[in-house]
Amino acid sequence: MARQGDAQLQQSADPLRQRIIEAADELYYAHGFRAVGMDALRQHARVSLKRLYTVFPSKESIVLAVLDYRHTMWADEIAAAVAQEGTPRARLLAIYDYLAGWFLSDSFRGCVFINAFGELATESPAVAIKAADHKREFRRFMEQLATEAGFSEELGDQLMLLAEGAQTTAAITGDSAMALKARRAAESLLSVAESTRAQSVR
Amino acid sequence: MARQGDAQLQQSADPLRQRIIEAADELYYAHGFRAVGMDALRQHARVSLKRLYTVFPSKESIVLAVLDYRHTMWADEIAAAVAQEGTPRARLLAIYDYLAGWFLSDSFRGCVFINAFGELATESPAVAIKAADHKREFRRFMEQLATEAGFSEELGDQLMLLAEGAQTTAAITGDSAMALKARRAAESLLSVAESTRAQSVR
DNA sequence: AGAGTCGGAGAACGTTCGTTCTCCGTTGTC
DNA sequence: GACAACGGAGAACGAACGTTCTCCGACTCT
Repeated sequence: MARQGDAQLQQSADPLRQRIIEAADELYYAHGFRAVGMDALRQHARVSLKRLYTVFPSKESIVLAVLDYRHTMWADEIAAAVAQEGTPRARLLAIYDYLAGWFLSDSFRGCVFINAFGELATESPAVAIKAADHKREFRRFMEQLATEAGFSEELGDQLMLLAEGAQTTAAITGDSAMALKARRAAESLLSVAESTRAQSVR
Repeated sequence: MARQGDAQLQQSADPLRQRIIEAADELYYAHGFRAVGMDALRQHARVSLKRLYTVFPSKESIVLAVLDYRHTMWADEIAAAVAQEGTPRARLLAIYDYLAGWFLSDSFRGCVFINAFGELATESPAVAIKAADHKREFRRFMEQLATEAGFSEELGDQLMLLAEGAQTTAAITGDSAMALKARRAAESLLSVAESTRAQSVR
């Protein structure tokens, strides 16, 4: 019927669900997960508690939805950053320029998956899994970028480690220049990889 | 008495305080800070709540004491790891072998300062400051190691980023091989630094 | 117009938190 | 042996948590 059809339409796009996720993302990322209660979330998302619990069955499900949201946002944005670079070298270094922009944003407070892992992983296995999946996929992404450019998977791992280190260090010390330092380190690793590749090709 | 003498030998200053700190360290590190209540800490440290509050005025003060404890432990251990290496190159790489051993321990769950920052920094400025101080001191340590070996401070920063990235990645994915990957990346950066140093010297 | 559904505001519930307090047995001292 | 001081176990406190429920006004559909 019409009502059922409306409900299905609403669910597929579901602006309410999205509004809750984005509000939760802001609050959880800014203050930590346990520090933000359902009432603060209700207020920030401008939703009644009743509606909130019709969309999500529990706080943990909201946390997991926020992690999903951040994961796809991150994946899309770094893919876009890489896509607009032409040379293999520039594509491998694009991540550090993306990080540089991120570090400068006011709300930057490190990687939400690292924060969630530290705070919730022991008590919520689902959070631990999502964090591990996210990091594994990023690692896989860098490895593919490396092999597509004719380098070893290992180089991708190394560039991933630099990006991870830059995120935590920039967050805690507030020094956004860490992105540039990681980039220069990556350039050095690339030059080493290029010379060994030249040797092995010959 | 003999018992008192033993206690003093074991712990020069305040064995009760030390016992509380170590119990808190174990629980907070394993489960997160907010997840561990004072009652769980009381139980694990085998101290009554009353005595606990005579030693520390609040939970936050215990958290800060734990961070101090971890900081000096970390500083002492990496200094010892570096000290037993002879060549400048080995001294710069010693950190990654230290990390490899740490990653293999059952209780390893990443850097407690990163975890504390993510969970508590917004609500407790003192925690944010301690985390930043810790990371700054580690950075300074690596920079000094680099300059003592005749390299640039920048190289120390780069090696620091690799160590930080290895910590978080190993914690979340459970892959302790990250220490070795970071080490090999560091070796590449060292070889680049050695060649440019040779150029500049000449 | 009237019956029935929906959702908003927020009270209520049971639990847990950090912190304080009460009771009471054990000490050391004169 | 009397007594003050200490400390252990855990009750008590107010606040805040996640979650559910109550009330009630505003809609929809015939």
